[in-house]
Amino acid sequence: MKPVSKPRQANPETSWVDDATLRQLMGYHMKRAFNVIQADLAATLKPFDLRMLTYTALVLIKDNPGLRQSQLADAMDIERPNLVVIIDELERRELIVRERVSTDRRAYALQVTMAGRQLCEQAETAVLLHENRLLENLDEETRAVMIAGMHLVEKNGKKG
Amino acid sequence: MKPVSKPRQANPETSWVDDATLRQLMGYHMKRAFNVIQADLAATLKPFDLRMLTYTALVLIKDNPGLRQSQLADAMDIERPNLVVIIDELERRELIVRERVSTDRRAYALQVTMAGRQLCEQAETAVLLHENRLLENLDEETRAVMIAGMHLVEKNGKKG
DNA sequence: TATTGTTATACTCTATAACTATA
DNA sequence: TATAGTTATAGAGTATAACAATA
Repeated sequence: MKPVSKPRQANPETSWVDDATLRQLMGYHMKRAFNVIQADLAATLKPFDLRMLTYTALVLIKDNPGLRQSQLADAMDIERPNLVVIIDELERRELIVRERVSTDRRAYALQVTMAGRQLCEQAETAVLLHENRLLENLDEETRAVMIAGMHLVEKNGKKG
Repeated sequence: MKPVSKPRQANPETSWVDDATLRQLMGYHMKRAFNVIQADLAATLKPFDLRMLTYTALVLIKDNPGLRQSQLADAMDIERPNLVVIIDELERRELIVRERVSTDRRAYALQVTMAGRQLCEQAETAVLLHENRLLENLDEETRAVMIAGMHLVEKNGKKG
């Protein structure tokens, strides 16, 4: 919890908010950190007219040519209906294309276009700078511990 | 990235999605872990008819009698307008009361009611169980490293 | 019958501008 | 003029049910 200044007329000794109950909770800290990351990433991606979700989808399509929408939704951990508008937007901007799969005409194979690849690579560079700035004083081992911990949390949550 | 099974007709050797580009990003892992925590906490709080935000507000009011709405919004890292509906809901359910401050008639001093305190304490017990379950195989040191790291991220994001 | 992508819908969270009443 | 709380509003993320086309 960040110390919060009380109104000027209040006692200076009590110029903070007691969050002892919440401070124990990983989710409390993670929410605050994630909000910061989310806001900073949004600002980073704004020049490319991308958001976290459209960026994530674009990267995964670029790195996995021919990916199906259902696979992508699964990988991004979102529901299929929510992916549709994301894919719509990327296709409308001609950053990706939907190609019908001849062997399964229900599915689409997703591919980046040349423009999509270029934009994606430019955005990737900006995102790495954003990441390095936010993690500036975290050494590699700390980052690794955090990531491993988050994987465990994810696993614990999904087995229950 | 969780391995994702490709369509049954696909090559089993390629039954996963390559996320090498995203795997480097703390925000990517944090989003996934936080989504799990958020969903699990929502389920935990559902019997009490609370959400993460209403629970957080209730706890902070209980632990800080007389708190002002502006202080609470600041502590919760949300905008004042967004707090209003949260306070409205808690007040309508008679879990808290708004009391006018005699020395500053613009402000409200927030207080929990008896019912609010009882519900809050019951919810706290459930939340601790939820937390222990999600962090089951994370030792104390790992938790501390993660929390310290998230604080640094929060600080880095807010100084820029 | 089951699956892929889709539409429609609803709820939540977040963010900003502008208002009121007090200070 | 500044601040506390409020209203209105808009954008974004998430979740579910139900549908058409295809397997």
